[in-house]
Amino acid sequence: MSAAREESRVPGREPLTAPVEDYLKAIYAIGRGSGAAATNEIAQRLALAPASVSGMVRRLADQGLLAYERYHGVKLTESGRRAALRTLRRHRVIEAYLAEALGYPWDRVHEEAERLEHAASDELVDRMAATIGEPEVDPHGAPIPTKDGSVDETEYTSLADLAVGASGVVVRVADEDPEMLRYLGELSILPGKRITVKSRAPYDGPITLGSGRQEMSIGPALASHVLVAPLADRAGKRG
Amino acid sequence: MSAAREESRVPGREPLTAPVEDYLKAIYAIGRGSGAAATNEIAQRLALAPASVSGMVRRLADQGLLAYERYHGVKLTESGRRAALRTLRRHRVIEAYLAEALGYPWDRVHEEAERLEHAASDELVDRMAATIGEPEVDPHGAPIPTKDGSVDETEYTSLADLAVGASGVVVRVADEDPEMLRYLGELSILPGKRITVKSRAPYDGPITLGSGRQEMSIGPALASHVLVAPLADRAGKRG
DNA sequence: GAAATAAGTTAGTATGTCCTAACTTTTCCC
DNA sequence: GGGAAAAGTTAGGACATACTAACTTATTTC
Ligand SMILES: [Mn+2]
Ligand SMILES: [Mn+2]
Ligand SMILES: [Mn+2]
Ligand SMILES: [Mn+2]
Repeated sequence: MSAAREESRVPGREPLTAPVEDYLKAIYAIGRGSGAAATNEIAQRLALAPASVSGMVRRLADQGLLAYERYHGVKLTESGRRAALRTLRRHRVIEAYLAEALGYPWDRVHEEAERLEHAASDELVDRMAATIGEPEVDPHGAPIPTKDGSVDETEYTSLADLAVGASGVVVRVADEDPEMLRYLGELSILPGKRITVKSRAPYDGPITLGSGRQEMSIGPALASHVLVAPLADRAGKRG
Repeated sequence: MSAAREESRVPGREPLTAPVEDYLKAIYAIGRGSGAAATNEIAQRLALAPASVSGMVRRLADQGLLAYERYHGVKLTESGRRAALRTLRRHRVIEAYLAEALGYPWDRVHEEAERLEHAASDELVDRMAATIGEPEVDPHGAPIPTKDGSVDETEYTSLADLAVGASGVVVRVADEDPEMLRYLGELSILPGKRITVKSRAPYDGPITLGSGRQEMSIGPALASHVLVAPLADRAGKRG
């Protein structure tokens, strides 16, 4: 009864399910660039029990989407990476479209895109992208992978790692926590904004920032979710 | 282990799954107005085995979404009807939006909407509707249910039932078969078009139509998928 | 109204995804 | 390097959805 089905399982042309796409995205995000993703880390990102991840990860490895060595985490294969980037492109184009064309506030696009990314066809995503002028980043500043599967993987410094006295332009903020996004919006810490670190209190204390004539103070947890492109300035980076 | 889950199953506030929403839509479409939907008919519409329908239908009845009498078909309950109309609204708003805002051709909106209807939030659907000016019909002329769950349930005559000599305005065409839609488009048999039945060959033969100075001939199978609002004219209806 | 046919159901199975509990392997630390 | 802690896996089960095969009920036809 499963012979025919087995046969049709050529290499990998069946559409992936929503959970599978989410696993691949999570694994990509964790091991961005190269590193292996740990079971527990995947579980935490997806809010699943580690045991569930063990099971799924084995199936994904069987399908050739990732390389799995028991007890030692997983890495995307080329095919898995392609699938992850395809979903990531969908997600980010959708976010950009919702914000641009439908007036969605930036703190609510993520949740919507998290579901739509699995239902939208390539054609829809391409039309969305075309309609809003082929954006290169989503509303949170994350780069949108191209159709052929390339992305800008530049690693930026977080505001928590910028030295006192240094300046940077905000390029990207974490996009999953709506409340955080609303707060950043209030502070107008938005992609494109130029910010200078004025001071940093010891023992993970508040970081004082200047932006234009505005001054404000945020905690390191928040600062670590704001990525900046450092500007050549009077100071360097701190470890 | 399942006590907590059982408990939270109050009456009906958990989101419905995609298959469930599709069942409800199918049952609504079959028994529109009142009639009961037969197992086989549901199975055929959803391209499932009848046995699968028997199983699902029992579960939906347990959830209070439909009234089921073994061997005698099902009817939507009030709660089931509400859910069906909610999905139908989503489907049609999405179709309208895709056509209007993204330039989708009318033969491809249905398939896309069939998936998106399960992933889009109410907010998204409402924003789409607002953006294109709260349309009352989808690209195929089907009425869009309102947010509070009312729809125009007028039953129209099909072109196959219009008497020779009678005229009507096309109000709606069947939306599932892309090839048929493309053909109707070529003939420009579109919602809003005024059409007169010129002649009808016996034994289910071709029906000759006139529209403006154009004349054309279609089979009864196709004609039955075109609904018209008859115009008071020189002829009535044929049985 | 009984046989034939159609319609519908049940039984048993499969697949995908998830869970908890119990176990195993790896890593950390003295 | 050996034991504790952390990380990860397996075992066993639940649930939703689908299927085929075999059976039952309803409808049609003579
Ligand atoms: Mn998702
Ligand atoms: Mn984003
Ligand atoms: Mn659907
Ligand atoms: Mn339609």
